[in-house]
Amino acid sequence: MKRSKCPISNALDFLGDKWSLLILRDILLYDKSTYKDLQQSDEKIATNILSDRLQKLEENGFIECNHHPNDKRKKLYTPTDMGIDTLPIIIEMILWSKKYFPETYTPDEFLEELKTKKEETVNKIMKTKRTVI
Amino acid sequence: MKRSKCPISNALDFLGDKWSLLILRDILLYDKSTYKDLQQSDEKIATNILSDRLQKLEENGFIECNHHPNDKRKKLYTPTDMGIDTLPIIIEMILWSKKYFPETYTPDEFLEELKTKKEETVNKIMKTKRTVI
DNA sequence: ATTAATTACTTGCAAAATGCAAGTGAAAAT
DNA sequence: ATTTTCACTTGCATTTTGCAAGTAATTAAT
Repeated sequence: MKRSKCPISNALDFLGDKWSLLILRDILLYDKSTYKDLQQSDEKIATNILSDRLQKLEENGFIECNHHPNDKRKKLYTPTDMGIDTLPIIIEMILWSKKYFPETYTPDEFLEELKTKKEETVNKIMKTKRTVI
Repeated sequence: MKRSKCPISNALDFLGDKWSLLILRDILLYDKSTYKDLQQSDEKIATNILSDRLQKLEENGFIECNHHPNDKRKKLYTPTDMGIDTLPIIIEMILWSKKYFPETYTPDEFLEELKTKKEETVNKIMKTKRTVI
């Protein structure tokens, strides 16, 4: 349930935890799409938490889940438009962290691109994620 | 402790919960500065949680705490530059929420300003918050 | 064809975080 | 002098998180 009519609290009701945006990061920036890939990020998410968050992200409309065409064991998690549109939030977190915690890592050329032409860079990434029919 | 070198996980280590960014919202967008004011937001934060988050925001360098000049009972919470620079994250949350949950509320003219000239609007707000000596 | 490995989970349990209600001590207002 | 306000703290129940182990279905290897 929504805590208030505030759009910020609304966003936090969905994304205000330590894992949901990291899963979206992996899907949006690292093109991960399977459970196994998502499990292997540096932050070492526990399998039950990953399972729980994938379910919530799906039921809240951030991602979709489909069968893998070549392997019946696998599922493919793909972002919806709503999920793709969380990228600007993620990007601002990168810029904030790099400013105050320069020891955190993101490729130099990506950071430079973000600093000099944020809008264009973010839009370019989002465009490649939108469903191509 | 940091979960990884990733700037996104770093930001979430500090801000990845349901309350920290709401407190910063109140400080940055609604000019709240006392415990009581912060307690009175629509989301009804519990007093122990507010106390805990204020302490963490302070010890992590997002806000500073000073004595109220006219009332010894009161404390004044003010944002640091690092705290002020979380505004772009907050603003992107507003834009995301308003796009997918238009029933959430933010003043029309503010949203319009953000949509047409985001950078300028955000910079203007941040500027007014920086310590004026 | 049989066995081993892989994938996407689930389960059980301990530890930590959250939420609620009530209480506290210092300062200010009446 | 008493009441009210302010900024918390405390105790306790509930919820969430984290860890380790286990499972069913499918695929790969021998």
